[in-house]
Amino acid sequence: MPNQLDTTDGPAGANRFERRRARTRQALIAAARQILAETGETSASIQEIAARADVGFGTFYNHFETKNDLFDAAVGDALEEYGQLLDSVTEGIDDPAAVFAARVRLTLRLAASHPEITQILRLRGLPHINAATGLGPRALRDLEIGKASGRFTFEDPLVARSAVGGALIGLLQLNSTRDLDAEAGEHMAEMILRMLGLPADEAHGIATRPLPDLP
Amino acid sequence: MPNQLDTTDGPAGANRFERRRARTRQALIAAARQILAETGETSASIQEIAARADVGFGTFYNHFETKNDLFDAAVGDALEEYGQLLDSVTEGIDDPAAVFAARVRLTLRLAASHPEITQILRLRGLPHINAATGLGPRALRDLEIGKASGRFTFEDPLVARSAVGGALIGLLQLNSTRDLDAEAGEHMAEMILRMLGLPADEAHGIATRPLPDLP
DNA sequence: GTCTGAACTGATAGAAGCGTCAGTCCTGAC
DNA sequence: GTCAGGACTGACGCTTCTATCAGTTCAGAC
Repeated sequence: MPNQLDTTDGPAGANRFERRRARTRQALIAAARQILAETGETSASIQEIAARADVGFGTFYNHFETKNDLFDAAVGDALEEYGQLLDSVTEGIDDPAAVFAARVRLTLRLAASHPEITQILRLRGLPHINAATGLGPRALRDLEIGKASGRFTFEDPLVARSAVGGALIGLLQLNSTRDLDAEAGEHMAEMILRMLGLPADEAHGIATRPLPDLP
Repeated sequence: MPNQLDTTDGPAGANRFERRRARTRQALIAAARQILAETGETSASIQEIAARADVGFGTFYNHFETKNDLFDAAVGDALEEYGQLLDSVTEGIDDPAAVFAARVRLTLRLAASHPEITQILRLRGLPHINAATGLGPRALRDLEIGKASGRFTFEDPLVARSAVGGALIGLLQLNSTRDLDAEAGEHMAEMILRMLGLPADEAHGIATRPLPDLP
């Protein structure tokens, strides 16, 4: 009788055991995300993390082997949410150049509406730009599309991706140290479009288009 | 008699007491730089750091209050060395666009010749781009010169600086995960020049010029 | 209602790091 | 040669964290 105990009575599949387990795991991840965003460090004790997740200390070891495992999962969780958020807002845009411009500007707006995700992106995002999961594939896909359509001009898509991603995170870094004026996102988007090969006037036009709202 | 004990008999000023003290401090910083470059972490114990610096455990507290103080000093030390290195190699170049291109390409070469500095720049450089000491002022100065001479076109020099710096560190991040071909530095330099407002053909020409050698 | 097994819990023992401090070494003054 | 003061040293007491594990709670089967 090990299997087939799904008397699924909830929306998110699986039985109540599994849902409780998933909830506990998510509570630990949420606590780790908070701590990461607040302190930028992973030095909090497991006791403290468990307490913040409102979970017993020993429970931690039911879900993760080490503290690093948890923080890795937390970063992945936050960046996946970030990627899906941007995807959903920009899915109606066809022009790859406009997609990039919108993503840059929206990321800067995210700093106000989703400070936790923004902090994690700023502090831990860089190594994930080139990763095979999460943000990496999305950015690469959009660059390839733009190049294939002749809109972008660059030699190596991997180099282009690290340049775009690094520039974006650099802007977040700047934004965390001083208040940027409202047009900073547009300026950055314009520079990134120029970097990808668009003529200056065209880059300016696209970077200043009206922007869809975040949910 | 607290002062005036300089019977300076060495090259680097000060008396032997002070030179010994400086040597010990530098040994601690060098150990911290090594550890940072090797592990990317600051979690090594003070015992371990002192052992690697070949000084007694208690000596640590003669020079630094906390482990973080030491690592901060170590990062500053490495990035200052990086800045001076690039300055010395590019000091003969007049065109600010050529200076930027050379710095980008040299930074990538530094990954082979100075792996320790490169690692620290990659792992800890981002927050220093906007700092008031070290790398920050140099980059800002060069951007302002380029803009004043009409060679660069951008709205906000701070935004431009974070974009350039972030892109460069993004490239280092990429370089740490896979072997880049020899032209990657040129491609990145070309993109950065375009980002700063140079026409595409001109950017290409400058980014492929012969490069001065590192010492 | 009773039983089964999985998840949760927190007390505890063992390990490890930190900061101190009393003592030693070294440099320069006289 | 002797002395003073600063730098260096590492053993020690204290604190903190970790990982385990025996017991408890809870959901679902019958």
